Amino acid sequence: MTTDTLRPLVGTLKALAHPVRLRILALLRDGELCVCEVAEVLGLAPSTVSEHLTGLRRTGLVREWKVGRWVHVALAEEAAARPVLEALWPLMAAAREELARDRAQARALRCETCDPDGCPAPRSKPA
Amino acid sequence: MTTDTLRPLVGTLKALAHPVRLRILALLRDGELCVCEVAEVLGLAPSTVSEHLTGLRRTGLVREWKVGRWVHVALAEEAAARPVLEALWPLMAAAREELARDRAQARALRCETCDPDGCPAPRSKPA
DNA sequence: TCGTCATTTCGCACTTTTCCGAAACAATTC
DNA sequence: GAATTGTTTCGGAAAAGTGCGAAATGACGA
Repeated sequence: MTTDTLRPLVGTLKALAHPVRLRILALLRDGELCVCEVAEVLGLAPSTVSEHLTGLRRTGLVREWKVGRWVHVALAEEAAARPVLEALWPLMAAAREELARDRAQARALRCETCDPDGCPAPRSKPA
Repeated sequence: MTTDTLRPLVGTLKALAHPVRLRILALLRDGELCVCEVAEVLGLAPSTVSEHLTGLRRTGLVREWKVGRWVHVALAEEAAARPVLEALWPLMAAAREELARDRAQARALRCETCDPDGCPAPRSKPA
């Protein structure tokens, strides 16, 4: 009776409709991160972040790949929903301070983990 | 701790993330309708449609005004979230057949209600 | 004034989402 | 092999979303 052809789009919009997931997407604009770094920046349990990332991956908004023990995440350039995401950035202006704080923290983490003890950020591009 | 500045945007995305509300927005692209016409086309209880419209109005995506006994609804041209909505239309391509059916039914209703028995569609533009 | 009709609000049942910690997996290091 | 570490899956609890019919509201018309 209803419009199931709208389901993929609705799925994408649901994936976008959460502050944590928007913060993750904004973080990834600066480049890839590993799951533990995202969890650290957001101050959430790794399992929670993992579940949010699963949602984003299901809609094709991000891609993930393993690097040793770590799972790296990045924005998927070729995502069908990319135009929606692009339309979103300007509307995040009201949150730019908070988002900038997230980004600064991620930047710090990235440097910190260049030493062998942390996530060794090889930043490789997979297929 | 979290990003409450993202709340308005998240609210907009949540408002968009439902097939019924997307169908309503698509319907309104052809022009204003009254609530009972929307309910008729979608085959839903008036109370359900009313609640969906309340959500859309809260985010500023639609505007409503009274015309006699009826409440007319239209897309809000000046909505802050309008760019997101515009980015959405192309992604609704997969549903264009169902949406076209909705629109045809609405068109029929609009004509039918030009006689004094139904909703008398004055189609006036309020402030 | 009373009845009718379009709409909204309310109460309720039901489903989905969200978050966490515990346990299970996976890959590395000792 | 055993311990460690990053990640995911699972179970469950709390919160939010969804849809309806019944009742309340508001406006028109007889």
